[in-house]
Amino acid sequence: MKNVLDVLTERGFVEQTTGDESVSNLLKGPPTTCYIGFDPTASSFHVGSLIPIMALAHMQRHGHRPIALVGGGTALVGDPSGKTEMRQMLTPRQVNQNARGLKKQLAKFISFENEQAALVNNAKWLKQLRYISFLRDYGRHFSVNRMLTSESCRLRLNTESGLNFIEFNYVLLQAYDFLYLYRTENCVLQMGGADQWGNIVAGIELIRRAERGTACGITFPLITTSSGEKMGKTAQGSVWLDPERTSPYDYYQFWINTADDDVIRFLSFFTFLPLAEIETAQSLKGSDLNAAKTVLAFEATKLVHGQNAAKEALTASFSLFGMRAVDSHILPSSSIPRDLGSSEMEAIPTTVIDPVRLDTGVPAFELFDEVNLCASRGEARRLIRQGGAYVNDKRIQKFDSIVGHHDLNEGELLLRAGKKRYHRIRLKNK
RNA sequence: GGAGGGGUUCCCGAGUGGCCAAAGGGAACAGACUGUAAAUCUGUCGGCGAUGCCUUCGGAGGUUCGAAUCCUCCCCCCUCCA
Repeated sequence: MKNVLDVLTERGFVEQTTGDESVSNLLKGPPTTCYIGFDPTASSFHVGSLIPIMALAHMQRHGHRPIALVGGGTALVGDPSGKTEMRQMLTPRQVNQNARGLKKQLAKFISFENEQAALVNNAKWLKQLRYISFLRDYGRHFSVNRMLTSESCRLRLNTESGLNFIEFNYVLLQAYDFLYLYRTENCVLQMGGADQWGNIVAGIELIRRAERGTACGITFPLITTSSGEKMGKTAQGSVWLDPERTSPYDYYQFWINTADDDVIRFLSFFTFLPLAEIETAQSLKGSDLNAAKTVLAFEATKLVHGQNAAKEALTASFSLFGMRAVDSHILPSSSIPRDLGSSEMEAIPTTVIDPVRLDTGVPAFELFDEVNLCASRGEARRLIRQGGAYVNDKRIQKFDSIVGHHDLNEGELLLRAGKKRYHRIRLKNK
């Protein structure tokens, strides 16, 4: 029978392990406890954190116990790994607030009931450390020579801003985290991004030296899009899991816009659909691939926002871009609605305005600016001049075109900027 | 503390008194082509009810008809020395 490591490997989650065999043996045995650290730098995850989150979810699905560690203590220090600049420091209050937001989102992927998973904050134990005793008990296990040669240090040593002492100590703290969880939770596996390798190994060594214990680690590859970009960034900024920051509709759209070459990979990373089905979808070519993208977008949205919100996003998307029902033999395990009736537009971003304004008419560029389809009026004018602005799918011809009551379509206006960005305008009821 | 180098529009980076809202590249956006993909080509890319006006070149003053460019003070970063 397949153990989690097999599953994770098949799905592409594994970059490196501290010995495939030992990790495999560990994971096919009785339930183990594993952990991944997350930065509490924001109150919401973004798409870039989905890989570790999905990994924890896979762990739990295979009977293991995941721990999500929020780095409340380490955020006060700043991890230099993979960064070329020092990180901003957070106040404990911000960290707590952020941790609450993160837990809420994690709960969609893993169950915290009955201690099946845990969320811990390393501030709890790191803040209690005393400098002298920490140096005596743990500092002596670390070789500075060794630390200096680590990838993350070397990177920073060669930059202009260098590496300050606080950051240099980061690895000790993360190693201590692992040791602490090993002692208190019997946690024997740490996972993390490829840039965490050094930190993870340091923890394993500390456990060996301080406790003569054995622990292991897995790192995930850094996920980039096929065009080499870091995953999860768009022009508008990060794609967040928080519906307040990125609406389910926009979230869905983000996944729909996945590049062809990424679809299969992303299906295995960001959905729980069986790998066998995903492999079948690989044979889809050309525009047929859009069916697979639809499923990807639906499933990814469902995981974060639930079946209903995903369905709303799907129908809104269909109504704007055209209906393309997904054939039932494509990714059959998906709960995507295959046969949609009349479409609802609820999920489209909407602004309500006072109908009085239409009496005299409103310049189109003003509306585009107002609903944030454009960043300024000047930009809206340019958009219109370039033929990229539409009202109810009719291109606006004149740059000073006025929108009035005669433009209403069933009491609504549908603005569109470019090919993909829509915004709906409704009238306030009197 | 001493000596030197540097801070330019989203990013990189040119510009060393008027021709500078500031070259070039990247990113981004729009159009064409497409499949809500990629690539390509074309155009746009500080703000403004706009042949003009306003704000921008680390900050504050000053010289000048005119300053990103010159002077003074301050802040920040880097390198070497102590």
